[in-house]
Amino acid sequence: MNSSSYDVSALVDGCAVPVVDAARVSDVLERMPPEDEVADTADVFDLLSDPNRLRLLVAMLDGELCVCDLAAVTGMSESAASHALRLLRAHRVVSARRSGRRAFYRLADGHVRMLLDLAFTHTQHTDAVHPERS
Amino acid sequence: MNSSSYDVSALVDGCAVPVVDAARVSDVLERMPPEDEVADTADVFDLLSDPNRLRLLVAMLDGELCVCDLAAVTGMSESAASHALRLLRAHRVVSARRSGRRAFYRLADGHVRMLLDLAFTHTQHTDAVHPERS
DNA sequence: ACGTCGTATGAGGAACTGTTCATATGTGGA
DNA sequence: TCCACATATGAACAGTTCCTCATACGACGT
Repeated sequence: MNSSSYDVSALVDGCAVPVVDAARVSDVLERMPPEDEVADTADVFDLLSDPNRLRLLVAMLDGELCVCDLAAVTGMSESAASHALRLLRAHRVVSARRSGRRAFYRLADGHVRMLLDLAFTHTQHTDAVHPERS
Repeated sequence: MNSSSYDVSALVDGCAVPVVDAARVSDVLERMPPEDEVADTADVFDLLSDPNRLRLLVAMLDGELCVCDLAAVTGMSESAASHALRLLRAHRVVSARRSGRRAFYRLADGHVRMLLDLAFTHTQHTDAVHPERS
């Protein structure tokens, strides 16, 4: 079942490709989430991959804040914060409430809250993940 | 405690900044993780924010695979896969084992495994997070 | 009505990312 | 020893990202 030399039987995208372990490869291909699921998941991670957006989201963990306070807390300019919040809102990660001329933003996605918790909990009691010397 | 007009007492980075709710702002600032923790967490999310890297990691969820099989499974060129794996290895998310001329990669970080599980579990039974019409 | 305040948005640019192509490195077989 | 194979790496380029600056917009106070 596990050949030590090449096994060219795997069909990827209907096209024969040289692989080492054809059984494992087709197994993995079966379990692989569909294209759009992978893309959506990558999008979520992408939203969380910027330090400023991350700070914005952490700031909202225990309640809504207005744009200028979010800017103050994160050290961003109000314009930059507004741009970032617009992006987060477009992806329904946060939602906005208007009160007069002020806009209050809050977390709108419990799932993202869980990801934040999990990620920070780990980072806190783990030594930083530093790139190793090449 | 909660003023409805401006409150300029908050000191952010030792510099007076106009804020609406000074109490909440300093509260949030206290809970905010330190700079390097935020950066490290953002880095982890960044590694997960690319569909191809995501597929590579999902492929390794139930065991090691060699570079050419990983390339086959993800649809990447072997060169692109190698570059991506190098990046993941540099951040200690995966580790490599060499056997002859082949290199087998595996997940090296249980934390990342949890993030993947959480993220995909959610994406699976949630309608995709689509950007809303502006 | 007018000015100001809080926020939103568009344009533009510097910096970064991920790919491909070409080439290098090292292993195993003949 | 020589060649082919599996992987690694560097350079370069297209595409993207996130900021700033300028400006627009709408709500409030006077």
